[in-house]
Amino acid sequence: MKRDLGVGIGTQSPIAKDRKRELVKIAYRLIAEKGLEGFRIRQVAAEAGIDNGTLHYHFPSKEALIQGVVDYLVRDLETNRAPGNKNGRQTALSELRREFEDIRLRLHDTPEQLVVLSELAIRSWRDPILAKIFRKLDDGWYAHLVNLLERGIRQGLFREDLSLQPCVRAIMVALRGIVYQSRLPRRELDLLLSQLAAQTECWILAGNSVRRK
Amino acid sequence: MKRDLGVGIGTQSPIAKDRKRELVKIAYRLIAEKGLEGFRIRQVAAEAGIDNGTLHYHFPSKEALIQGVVDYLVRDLETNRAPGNKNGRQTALSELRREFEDIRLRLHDTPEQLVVLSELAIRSWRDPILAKIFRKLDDGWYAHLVNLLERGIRQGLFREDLSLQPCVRAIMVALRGIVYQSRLPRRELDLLLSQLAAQTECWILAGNSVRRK
Amino acid sequence: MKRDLGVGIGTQSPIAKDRKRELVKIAYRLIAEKGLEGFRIRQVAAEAGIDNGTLHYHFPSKEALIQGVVDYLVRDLETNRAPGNKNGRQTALSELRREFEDIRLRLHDTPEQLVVLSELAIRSWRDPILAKIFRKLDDGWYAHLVNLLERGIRQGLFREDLSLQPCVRAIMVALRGIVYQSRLPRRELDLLLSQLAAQTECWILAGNSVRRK
Amino acid sequence: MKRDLGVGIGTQSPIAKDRKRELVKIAYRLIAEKGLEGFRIRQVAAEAGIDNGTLHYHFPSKEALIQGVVDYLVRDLETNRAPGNKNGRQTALSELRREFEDIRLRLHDTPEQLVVLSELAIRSWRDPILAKIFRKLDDGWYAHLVNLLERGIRQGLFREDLSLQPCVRAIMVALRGIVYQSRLPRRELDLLLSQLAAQTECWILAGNSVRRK
DNA sequence: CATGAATGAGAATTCATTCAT
DNA sequence: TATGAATGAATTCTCATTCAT
Repeated sequence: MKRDLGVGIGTQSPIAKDRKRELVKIAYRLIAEKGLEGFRIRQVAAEAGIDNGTLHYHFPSKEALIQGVVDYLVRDLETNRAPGNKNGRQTALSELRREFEDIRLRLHDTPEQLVVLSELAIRSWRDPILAKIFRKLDDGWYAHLVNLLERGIRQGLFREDLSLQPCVRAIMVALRGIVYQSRLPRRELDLLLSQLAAQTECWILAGNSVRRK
Repeated sequence: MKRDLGVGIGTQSPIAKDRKRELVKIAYRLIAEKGLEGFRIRQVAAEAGIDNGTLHYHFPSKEALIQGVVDYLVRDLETNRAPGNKNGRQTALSELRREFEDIRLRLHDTPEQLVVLSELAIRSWRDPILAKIFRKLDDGWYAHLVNLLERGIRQGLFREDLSLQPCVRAIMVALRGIVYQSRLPRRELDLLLSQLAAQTECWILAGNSVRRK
Repeated sequence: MKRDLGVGIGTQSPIAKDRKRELVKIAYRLIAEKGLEGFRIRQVAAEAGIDNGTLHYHFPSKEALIQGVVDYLVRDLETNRAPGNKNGRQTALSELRREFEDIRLRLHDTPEQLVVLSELAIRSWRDPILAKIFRKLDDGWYAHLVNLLERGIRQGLFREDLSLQPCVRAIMVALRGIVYQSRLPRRELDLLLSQLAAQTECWILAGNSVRRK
Repeated sequence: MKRDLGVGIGTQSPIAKDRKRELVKIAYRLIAEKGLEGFRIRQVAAEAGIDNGTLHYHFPSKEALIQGVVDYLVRDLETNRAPGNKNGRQTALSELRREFEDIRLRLHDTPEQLVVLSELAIRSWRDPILAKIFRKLDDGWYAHLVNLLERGIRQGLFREDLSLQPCVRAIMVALRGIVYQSRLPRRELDLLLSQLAAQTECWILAGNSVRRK
């Protein structure tokens, strides 16, 4: 029914797109503040200075708005995993360290992101669509880390006999455990992260042979 | 479901106590099923076969009922940490293994417990009272693990130069990371757990010296 | 879940039943006044002097309330067709006359009933559940008239060669046509009704033979 | 659907007129489908492939659009009553038969027309403007039938002692009753119509004398 | 202890309408 | 003419809570 005049790049005017982005950002913040329990679209509209009904013009339902938040979050999480990351050639080791550093930065700078992530992660246990999205996200992270380790091995940095799958899973578990850690003082948190990073490196770096019991 | 007409003694009759426990259990299950977002006291009342007004006799408010669930959960988590655990003397190592095994069993047998735990953990970021409870819980766990490692060192099982604090934090992070792992197939999960356990042991067992980079 | 103590006749307390009946009556009147288009449950609540939410306690949804109105209407229409009608032995002819008189009275005394009937009849074109109810109602009326004519024939009052089916249909059509007649002045309406009644009798009474062209 | 760029002359360009007609047709169909209750102008706009704001350019309000539908319907009903109906001289009898046949065709071919008619007829009980229109429509029909019967009498086809007013009213009642009949199977409907037509003719044809009781 | 009826604030959503471009 | 964005009042419905019995 909507006629596309073949000119526009997308189907939405830039004005509407900006509005939508703005609303998503507010929703994002409010979910972080109040949780999905306690998240009210009226408040989103109020903070955007628009009418309650106008919000429904852009997002037909509350769920649609939440989905917008999901998309926003996913996009953000994925961009950070972009190859090379615009800072030229990196060793696998420095990239691995960046993984830990990345979590640290997020915890410092955008803790609300991780709060929203947690909220949605829990929701994904009940919401199949969200579950699928999170699975994909996880798989992407997994593949990224496997690739990273493989490169490290090829570069001669990491142990040749490293079994990739369990190692990657362990790294993911560690980082996830950090995220869901109940708030620690910053000092302790940084210390913990560096320890975990060190421990991980100690596990995978070439030259270390770990004796299994 | 049927109430017997026994006469209560004390400030709260045993009947009322049973009713409360029953309601808490139902609430517990419903929070696991629907999340705090989606948790409705009317449904608790309905499933208990009582009137919604009657529920308010036992728990004056929704928050009070949730608090009941929190207490129930905390009690359950703490009892499992009871020293010796009624099965006599154990080595620190076997106790450490039990920590991992415990998580495994919970994930298999009572995953809803961990769901509720997650729900409440997120809530604790916003709810100071809950935050305090969780901090206490965490501190208890922390103290328990520190004690465990100290015993292990005293028993000559664990490395003498083990720095307790980071090590305990790392174990907690690992176990927490497991819990918040998005559902994995059982096989993979078990494998992951055993790998993490092995890795941990390899870190702390006497006779292993880990070279730091 | 609701426990029935085996004592009550129904499952509802008389208070609730009265309230429901009261609400249905108000809804009935308002549908007659404003049509289904324009019918608002808030107004029902307001006119009953109760809160908007209280209405939802008795009728979980707008549709449930409308269904209540349907039941009320159907019951009313059916009771008037009760056999014998408490005024002793009647000839089939007098009963037939009563059919016309009944419509006349309804048009005079409770025109809103016919308005609501019309509203719902139109709705039944789109609503299968309502359609079923109306079909049943129609079938009941049809059976009643067939029975009436048969008795008349047995009593020797009506023509023996009367073909029942088309005759009954014709009577129904006439009465229905009257109901849906756009408002006529009372005099004209009464005249029309008596003419139709006379015409009908002339058709079916014994001793009249109608020549078909 | 595609609008051509022709230039309009007069107060309203033919393009705009076409657009209006198109919108009315869609509105007409949607009222038949969903009823006035359930009729939404946004849906009209959507089905016309235009914006909801644009619709307001053509019809300043919802009521205006409905009025457009009324006009459309009235015009259609009236054209069918045009004298002679372009097929030359007809006897009054054949014209009378055509009245019944007309209803039959409408019920078969354009039942939605009768649905809309019903919707609006009910509305006319509450809407004075609509009431006036329907009264005029009815009066037109009435006059038409009176004229028809008079011609029949003059032609010697119909009984001389026919009292026009009640007879015409009866015919109208019958036809209206047919329209509001809850859907019957086609066979039964056709049978019913022919029986009613026969019965009517039997009443009014010269040579039949009906004995009043 | 228990109930059913009532409450009322507030939730999401709908929809005709307006207006600048 | 046409559009898209915005409006705001109104609507149904939800739900924790209260209270007389």
